[in-house]
Amino acid sequence: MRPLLTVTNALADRTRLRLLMGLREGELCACQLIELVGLAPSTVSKHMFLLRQAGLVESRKIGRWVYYRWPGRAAPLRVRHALKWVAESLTDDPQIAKDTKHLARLLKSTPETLCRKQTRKPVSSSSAPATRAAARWRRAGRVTSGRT
Amino acid sequence: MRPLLTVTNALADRTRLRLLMGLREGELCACQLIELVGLAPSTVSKHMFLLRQAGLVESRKIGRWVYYRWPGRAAPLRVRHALKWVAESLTDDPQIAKDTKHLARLLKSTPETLCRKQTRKPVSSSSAPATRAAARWRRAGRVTSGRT
DNA sequence: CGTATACTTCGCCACTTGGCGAACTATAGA
DNA sequence: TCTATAGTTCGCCAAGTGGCGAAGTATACG
Repeated sequence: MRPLLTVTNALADRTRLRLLMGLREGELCACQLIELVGLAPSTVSKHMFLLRQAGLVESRKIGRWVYYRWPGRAAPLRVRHALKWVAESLTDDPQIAKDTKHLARLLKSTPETLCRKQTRKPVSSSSAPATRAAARWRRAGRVTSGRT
Repeated sequence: MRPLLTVTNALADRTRLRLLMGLREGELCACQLIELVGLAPSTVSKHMFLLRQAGLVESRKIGRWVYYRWPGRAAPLRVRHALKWVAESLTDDPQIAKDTKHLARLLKSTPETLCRKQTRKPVSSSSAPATRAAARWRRAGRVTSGRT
C-alpha cells in the first residue's frame, strides 16, 4: 500500500502536477522547472524530491546542473500507468496549456541564461559550465525518454 | 486541473484506498464500510463524501441505509482509469487482502445485524427496515456495477 | 587554495487534514 | 405523534504539508 500511497500523495498537489507535465516531452534542468512554476528554488527542490521518491521522475546530475525526466520502461507498472493516466487527464487543461507555451519560450534560451536571470545578474557572454551537456540535450530535441 | 486534483487528493489517503477497494466487487452499505475500516461513523462518512465528490463512488439511499458503489460506464475516463489503476496497483497488497477476508466474514450477516453490533445492542429477531432492499442486494450476488 | 553558483536541506509559519464525539437529519415503526 | 436508529454535519485538536529564506553542499573556474 505504501508504494501506491507515495505515488498518489505525490500526484495530489497542483504544483507537482505542473512540474510533472512540464517533463512530458523530455528532460529539463532544475532552473527551468523553477522558472516554469515561478516558485522558490527550495520549494521546487522539495517537490522534485517527492516526485523522485514516488518514482515519477528520474534525475541525473551533470556538473552543477540537475536534469529531471520521466522514468523509462524499467519503472514499475504502477508508475507508468500513473503517468499515462495523468497526462491523458490533463491534455486539455488550460493551466498546462499555459505552462506548455511558457516552456516553449523558456527553451529558446539556455539553462544557464535562465539561472542568471534567477539570481538577477547580467548574463555573461562566455560559456557557462556544463554547456556541452546542455547543447547535447538541445540537439537531442526533447527526447521522449522511453515512455510507454 | 481541479477535477483531476479532486481525484488524486481522494486517492492520497490510506483509509480511502481501503474503502474504495472494499467496493471493488460490488455495493456495500455505510455500516459495512464502517465495520470494514473500524473507524468512527463520522470519519467514514467524511471519507465517503470526498470519494463521492471525486466521482470515485456513487451512492443511493434506501430507507435509512445508504449504499455505495463504484460508478458505472457513464463516469468520466479520468475516474474509470483511476479505479482501474488503483485496483491493479493493489491486487497483491497485504492490507487489502486482509480487508477482503474481513469483508467476506461481514457479508455473512446482514447490514442490519452489523448496525446493531455497532450500537452495541442485541439484535432483535424481527425484520428491520429496508430489509427487502438488502435481500435483493444479497440475491444480486455482489453486482459488478457496470465496470469497464 | 578561494569565490561563484546550482541546487538541497533546515527551520519556521500558516493552512489543511484525519480523527473523534456531540448534535443534527431523515426515515421506520409503535 | 413519539421513539429508535442509520448517516451526516459540526466543532475541535493533533499531525502533516506547502510555502519561504537562510544555511549548507558540491561543482566549476580563476
